[in-house]
Amino acid sequence: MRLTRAGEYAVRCMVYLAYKGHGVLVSKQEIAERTEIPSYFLAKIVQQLSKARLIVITQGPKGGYSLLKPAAEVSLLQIVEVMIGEISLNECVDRPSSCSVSKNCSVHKVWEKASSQLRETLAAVSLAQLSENESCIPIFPVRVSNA
Amino acid sequence: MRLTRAGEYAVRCMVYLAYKGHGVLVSKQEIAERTEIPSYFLAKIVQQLSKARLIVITQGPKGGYSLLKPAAEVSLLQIVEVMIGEISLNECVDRPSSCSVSKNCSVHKVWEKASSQLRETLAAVSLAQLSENESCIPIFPVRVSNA
DNA sequence: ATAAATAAGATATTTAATATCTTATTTATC
DNA sequence: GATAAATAAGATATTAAATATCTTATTTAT
Ligand code: SF4
Ligand code: SF4
Repeated sequence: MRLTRAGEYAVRCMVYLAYKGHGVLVSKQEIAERTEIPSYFLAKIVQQLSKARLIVITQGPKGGYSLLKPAAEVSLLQIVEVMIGEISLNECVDRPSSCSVSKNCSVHKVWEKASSQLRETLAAVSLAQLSENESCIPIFPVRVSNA
Repeated sequence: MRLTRAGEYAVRCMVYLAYKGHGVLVSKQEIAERTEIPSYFLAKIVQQLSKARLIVITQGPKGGYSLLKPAAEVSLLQIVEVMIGEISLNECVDRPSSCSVSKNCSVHKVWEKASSQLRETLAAVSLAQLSENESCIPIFPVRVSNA
């Protein structure tokens, strides 16, 4: 009952892009280093973010990634659900047919309520909010080179 | 970001015991059949519930399981957390040291809030509530024998 | 003493998540 | 147009967790 690494990484990547500014092109290498995401894994993640129309990918030299929409219009929920699908805290919430008693189950109702409550909480947070306070964004210290 | 089967089964088992009544001894077979839990898996689950002092196990012929505490004093959260540990929706919530920026991370705060909100929601539901309405408890129809 | 029940530990099996590799494509620059 | 620098996309390992099952031991009513 925990966010996957892929979900966590997607959020970091988006917050970093928002921090760099709307429409600003940032290279994969820079993102991978500053947010501590394995470079190859980041490549997989941005493909999904791109398909979901949250970012734009530019190929070729000087290529990289940038936000497609203003950060105020993207919620934390959207980012997370691109990576892990619609949040449901029990299988019967998104697939009621998976359990034959779901129509009359008191526990089912609790998981439904808890799931929507969680989704609302995440939907209420925008990417803009997450990146507006310079001192409080998930960007990692630059590594000192060993050279 | 979803409850495990073990967690789901533990809840079913506890609700069934509450439905049968406080202190009433119920056999493993009966529970496994009526709540559709694989019998061997149920054995593993009750061991944990017993260690957590939520149920009492009686060995020998006529053995089985029964609630240790009144159903009103057991919350859904307790049952779930016996099986999956304390709920935290991101690794950095229960292990802040796992991420070097957790002290100043806006995203971290959201996951902390969401996690405690979820825990509160589940803590507010008692086993008694879940089993009080006869028509609305997760007990599966008896299977018709093929004999 | 017997047999019916669960206990406890070990072992498969399955699934999902994570990470990496390889080949292909795009595009700025010369 | 050729080259090289970047990402795209699909394939493949690797790892870890969850799920399920098996085996042997223990308990206890009869
Ligand atoms: S018993 Fe209730 S809570 Fe459990 S899976 Fe079925 S509908 Fe969902
Ligand atoms: S970047 Fe923030 S949200 Fe992500 S793991 Fe670190 S502290 Fe948690």
